[in-house]
Amino acid sequence: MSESKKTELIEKALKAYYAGGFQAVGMDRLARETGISKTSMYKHFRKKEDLILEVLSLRDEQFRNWFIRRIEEMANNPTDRLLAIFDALGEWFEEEGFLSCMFIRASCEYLNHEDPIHKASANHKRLLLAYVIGLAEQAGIKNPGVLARQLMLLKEGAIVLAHLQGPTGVSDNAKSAASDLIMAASKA
Amino acid sequence: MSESKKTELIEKALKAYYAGGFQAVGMDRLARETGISKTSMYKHFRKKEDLILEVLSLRDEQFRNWFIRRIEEMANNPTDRLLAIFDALGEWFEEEGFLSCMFIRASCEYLNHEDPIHKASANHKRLLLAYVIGLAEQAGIKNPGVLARQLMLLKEGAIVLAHLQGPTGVSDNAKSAASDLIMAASKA
DNA sequence: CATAACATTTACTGATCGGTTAACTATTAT
DNA sequence: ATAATAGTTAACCGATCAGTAAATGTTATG
Repeated sequence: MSESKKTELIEKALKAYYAGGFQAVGMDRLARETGISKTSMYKHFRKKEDLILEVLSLRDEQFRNWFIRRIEEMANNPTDRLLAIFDALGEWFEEEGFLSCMFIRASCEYLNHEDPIHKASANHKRLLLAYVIGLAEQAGIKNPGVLARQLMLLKEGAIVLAHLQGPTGVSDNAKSAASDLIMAASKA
Repeated sequence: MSESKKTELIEKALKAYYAGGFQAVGMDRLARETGISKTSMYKHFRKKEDLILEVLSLRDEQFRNWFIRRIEEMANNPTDRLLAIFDALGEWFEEEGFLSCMFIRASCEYLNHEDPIHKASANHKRLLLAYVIGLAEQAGIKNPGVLARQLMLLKEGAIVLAHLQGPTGVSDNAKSAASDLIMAASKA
C-alpha cells in the first residue's frame, strides 16, 4: 500500500470513527467501508489502538489548524481573538454532523488516565490551552494562565452542551460569559 | 428475583458501567460480577439498553440528591450556593475512582440525538439546569436563565477537564470564573 | 406425596470482535 | 524463462457480543 493510500485510510477511519464511535466501528466494517482489506491495514498498524492514535493525531492537526486560522481570520487583536474563540465554536456546532469533540469522546471511551488514547486526548487539550494562554499574554492580561483556563472551561462546556442539547444559543452564552471573564481579568 | 435483588443488580451495574464503560462491560461480565445469571437479568430487562436506562435513572437520582444536598449544606443563601456548586464539584473530582460524568460519557458512547440513552443524558442536564436557574432567581439575578446556563458551561467544562487533566485546580478555576460571572450578572 | 407453577441456571444461538495464517497475484531480479 | 520478493486477499482463529431455549431446581397447592 502506498503512503497516500495509508493517508486515505486514516482519513476514512477518522470519518467513520467520528460518525460512529471508536469501539462501535470495528475493523471489519472499516475494511468494508474503505475497500482496503484488513490484512493490508494491519501491515501499517499493529493494533486498532495504533490506528486510533494516528487518527487522533490527524484530527488534532486538522482541528487546531482550522480553529486557529478561523479565529485569526475573524479578529485582528488578541482580545477580540479571545472572544472569536466562541464564534468559531458556534460555526463548528452548526456544522451538519457535529457530534461533540473527538478527544472528549475518546477520553470517554478510553477512560483510564494511563491509556495512550486518553493521554493523546489530554495532549490535544494542552496544545489548545497553550494557544489561548498565548493570546491572553498578547492581550496583556495579568494572569493569562488563569483566564485561559477559565475560557477553556467555557469551551469544553459549550462542546458538551451543544452535543447534548443542540447548538442553539450555546456559543452565544459562552461568548457572553467569556466577555465578562475577560473584563474581570483586565481589571485585575 | 425479588425487587431488592433487582435494585441490587442495578446498583452493581452502575458501578461496573461507571468504572468500565457501557459498551465495554458486557452482559456476561455483568452476570459474572453480580452473581446473577443472564437469564434472570433478562427477566427484568428486555435489552441491555433498558438496563442502562434504569442505571442512568438511578444515577440521576443519586447524583442530583448528593449534589444539591451538598450545596445546601455548604452555603445558606442563594448567591453563596451558586458558588458552592463548584466546591461540591471539587469534592467530587477528588473522589477516588472519579471518571467524569456518567451522562456525558453516555452521550459520547450513544451519539445519536434520538437514542433514548442520549435523551436521558440530556434530561439529567436539564434537571440540573432547572435547579441552578432556581438558585439564580432566588439570588435576584436579572437574567437567571443566562447566568445559570453560563455556570453550567463552567460545570461541564470542569468535569471534562478534571477527567482529562486531573482534578488539581480545576474546580477552583471554575469557581473564580463563576464568581466573576455572578458579579457581572448582579450588576446587569 | 404428586403435581402444577414459578424461578434460576446451564448451554446454546448467530453475529461480530480484534487479529492472524496461508494462499494467491503481481512485480522485480537474475 | 524462472525464481525470489512484495503486496493483497479470502478465509480463518478463539473470544466475546447481546439475547434465548431447554433443562433444572424450588416452592406452593392439591
